[in-house]
Amino acid sequence: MARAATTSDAFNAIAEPQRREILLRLRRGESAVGELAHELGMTQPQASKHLRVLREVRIVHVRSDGKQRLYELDPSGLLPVKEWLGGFEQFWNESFNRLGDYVRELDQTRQSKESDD
Amino acid sequence: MARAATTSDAFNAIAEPQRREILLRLRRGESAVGELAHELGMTQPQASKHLRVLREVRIVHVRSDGKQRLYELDPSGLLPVKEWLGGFEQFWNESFNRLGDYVRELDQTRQSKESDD
DNA sequence: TAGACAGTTTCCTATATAGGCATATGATGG
DNA sequence: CCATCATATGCCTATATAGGAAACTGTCTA
Repeated sequence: MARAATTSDAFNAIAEPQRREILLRLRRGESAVGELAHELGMTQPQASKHLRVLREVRIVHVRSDGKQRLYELDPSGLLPVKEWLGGFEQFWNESFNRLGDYVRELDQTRQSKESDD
Repeated sequence: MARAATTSDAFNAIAEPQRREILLRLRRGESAVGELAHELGMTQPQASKHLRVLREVRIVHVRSDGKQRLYELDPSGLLPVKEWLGGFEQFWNESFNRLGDYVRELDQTRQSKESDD
């Protein structure tokens, strides 16, 4: 039907580049919406909407401070992504890759055809 | 306007749960489309379409083998995600969190106002 | 050459965006 | 209470899905 909601999980939330920018910025400490918008060159409503998404999936959380709303990173919201990705860790391991190359070589010696996209 | 294309980068590609399932399955070795579809309980065209997306962002690659098309994981396609996520590694470290609290305390003692660049 | 497999692509549709802009809500200080 | 600053939300639109079904391409074999 359509893509899953951006708020359905962290994966969808961080698919948007600007939201990733926001998170990178927040690594350096909490920030008010306007400050964030200014620093990242987006309009205030844009920042506000992106922050709403990040809030709903719990990657950030807010705190009211007078007129301002200070957003802070909540890294635990990214754990599902970290964990899913962790399953591929072995593949990025040099020695594992060498082993993999070797196995693939053997396979190709054994096979005759090859094509790809 | 609309969300970025699913094929625009790895982040968007892996936002879809079924595509993540496919990748998890491919960690255990290459697989033909039909086999994949059957194992993951999706229709064959569905699998085919998801694989196309993964192929376009280079997280998998194909090899023709007779009537079949064998899809294999290409973990390097996930590196951008791994790297982005790596920036948050420190936050998941318990001792860092305690250290961070301390540093933040110091900062607040030292600062009166906050501005930037 | 025709079938039978294995995969891919094409339509079609409902849906949820992201962006721009206007407006509403909220808190603060007269 | 009013004006103002800081955010949030509502409305509108173009766009790109994901899913289902059908049709198309490609490969092997009798």
